[in-house]
Amino acid sequence: MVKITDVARHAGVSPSTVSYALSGKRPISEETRQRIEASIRELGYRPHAGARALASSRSNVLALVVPFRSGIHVPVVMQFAVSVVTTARQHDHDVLLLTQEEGEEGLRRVADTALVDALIVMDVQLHDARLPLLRALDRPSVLIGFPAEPAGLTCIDLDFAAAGGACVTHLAELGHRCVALVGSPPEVYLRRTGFAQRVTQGFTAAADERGLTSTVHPCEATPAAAQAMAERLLREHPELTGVVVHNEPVVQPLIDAFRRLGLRVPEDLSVVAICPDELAEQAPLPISSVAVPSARIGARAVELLMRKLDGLEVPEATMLPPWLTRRATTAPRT
Amino acid sequence: MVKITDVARHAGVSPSTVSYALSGKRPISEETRQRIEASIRELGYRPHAGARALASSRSNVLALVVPFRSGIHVPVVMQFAVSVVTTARQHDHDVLLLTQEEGEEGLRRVADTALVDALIVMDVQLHDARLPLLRALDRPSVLIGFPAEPAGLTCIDLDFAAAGGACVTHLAELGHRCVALVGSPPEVYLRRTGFAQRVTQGFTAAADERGLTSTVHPCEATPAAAQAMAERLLREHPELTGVVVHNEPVVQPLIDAFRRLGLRVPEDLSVVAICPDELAEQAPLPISSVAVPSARIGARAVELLMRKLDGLEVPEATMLPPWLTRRATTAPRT
DNA sequence: TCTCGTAGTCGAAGCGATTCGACTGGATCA
DNA sequence: TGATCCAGTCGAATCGCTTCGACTACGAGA
Repeated sequence: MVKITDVARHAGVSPSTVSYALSGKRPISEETRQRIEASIRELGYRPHAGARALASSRSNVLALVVPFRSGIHVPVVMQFAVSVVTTARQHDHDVLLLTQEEGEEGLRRVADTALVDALIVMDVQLHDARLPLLRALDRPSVLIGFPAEPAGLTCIDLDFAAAGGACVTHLAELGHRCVALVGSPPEVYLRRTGFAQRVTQGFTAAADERGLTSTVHPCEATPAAAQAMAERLLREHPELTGVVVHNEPVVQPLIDAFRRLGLRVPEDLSVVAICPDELAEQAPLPISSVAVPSARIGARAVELLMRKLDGLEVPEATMLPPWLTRRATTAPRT
Repeated sequence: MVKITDVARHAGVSPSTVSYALSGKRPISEETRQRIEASIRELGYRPHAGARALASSRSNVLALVVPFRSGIHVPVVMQFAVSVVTTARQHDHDVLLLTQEEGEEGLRRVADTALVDALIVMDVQLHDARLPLLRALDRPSVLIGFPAEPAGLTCIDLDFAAAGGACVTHLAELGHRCVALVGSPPEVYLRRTGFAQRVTQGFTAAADERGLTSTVHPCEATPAAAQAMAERLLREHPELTGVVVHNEPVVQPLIDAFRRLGLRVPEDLSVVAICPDELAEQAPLPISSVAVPSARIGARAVELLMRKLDGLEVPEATMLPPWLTRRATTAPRT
């Protein structure tokens, strides 16, 4: 293994000079820097991560805690993870993958052993057991999703309330008067996950404000449940002409089910989803939707963390505004 | 931060004794060990990961390189990643997440900086550009998937050829005489990814051996492509009564398409998939399938790596035998 | 002319663990 | 009874890098 002293000798300088040339923490003459860089290239030098971490008390590694349980759309998680890794690399950091299962002990472990400099936690519950720990930890963290009491934490997410509202507004502007929200599976509500409730709030508030009739229905993430839901909606709400779906796996099955029941989409029934753009675009009939911008959230989360690591102030709450794209599943009420 | 010298002082022993008590590399009297453990608990000591890595030249971190591009079923990747993390934790290791994008440079970086002790590489191509590097690296690795020339590497995967064969055998035993394989998207074949070709080989060989008529059709991973494929198959192969599908997103759409074309499944047409069990089980009509056991492969990959890290010999090739579960989409030919 | 600040560099002291060799005091064996 | 071995412990060296304080030389300001 080639080490910093080898480089130093080869370049005719001291090890500390090499270190400073690399980090830029002290001025080094252009000429010396050139010589050092040449030596590094020639010898193929790579600083030892452990040694660096020990000496600088910075590991340049971020922890990413991913959820893995029912009611969570896997591709969204994956896309998020990839964007975190990509963005972290742009800031010269790596990403350690932790599962939700490891729980608080896992967080404490990677923080206390100085294995990571900072943490990103996904799928935060309204009353998440990890919150006190995250507040107490000596390492910065960013949460994806908003707990009930976000004070003292840094949180980021799509503004789900506004997203729910945007869907209603879109339908209302198309003339619809009776709308329904098909939401996440019941267990997601039971876990009291923030985003599910926020969508509901935004949806209901917007509907009330505009004087629309509205109902809310949690729904299992299976085609069978979608079919049942479609039948029930038509039976219980004959007036229904607009549906908002916030449950990725069910979007397409639900549309299919309505069709099977004799309704034309969008002529008889308009459907708006809250889902990733790819899903909406790739559907047989492209779906009008509010994007769930996982990649952007991931990138932003990393940037917030970097700023915190640099000792800068960051906003406690970052809500990304919803962006609705009208595609082929919504039309004026006839 | 509490360090090993603090523990040593508190327990009335030397730092090295604490270290040996922790690692078990030298005998420590029961009584002393107790005392040390008590001190550790009381002080809340956690060994510093960087210091440990520096002194022992072991980081206890594995690299996991995940693919993220078209034609790859995301939930499979995710499930795999989670099982790798879980198994690694059982062996006291953590997992660093890398994306395919980082390429060879990324692998070299984490290996040369001693950030990781070993690597797991997914989605290996037949002539993967990373193979020479992996062979040359001073760190052990395990590949998921088989390249054309696996000598000198450790590879593991489902035995896809046998899986393709098992599907044909199953159909043949039910009396089917004309079968088709609906495979991965064309780009997967173009990339010359091993598993796609192996399924084809196993499928064709088994069909030939049993004297069945067989055809092979790559297929885009969209419902529209599934519909077109179903139409084409019926048009070109009126005799067709058995279909093998190796393309997760298309399984259900294809079955739906056949139904729309007036065929009953399984009465008129039997369908077997090669896909994760969850997908097969959760379908409206549970699908007969050969499981893609991502979780088991992930766990096994980690175990192989651990053995290599311990300096033990491991087999160069590990092929998990296919396991076919008959569910509701296959029936005897009528 | 004398200070003073600054660019550029060096040497040495850590950072917090692991590990190797050496030491001690019984128990074992001939 | 002396030689030998082993369990149990300690001290010191080491891992490879960062960083702090010091030093030199030089130009600017007074």
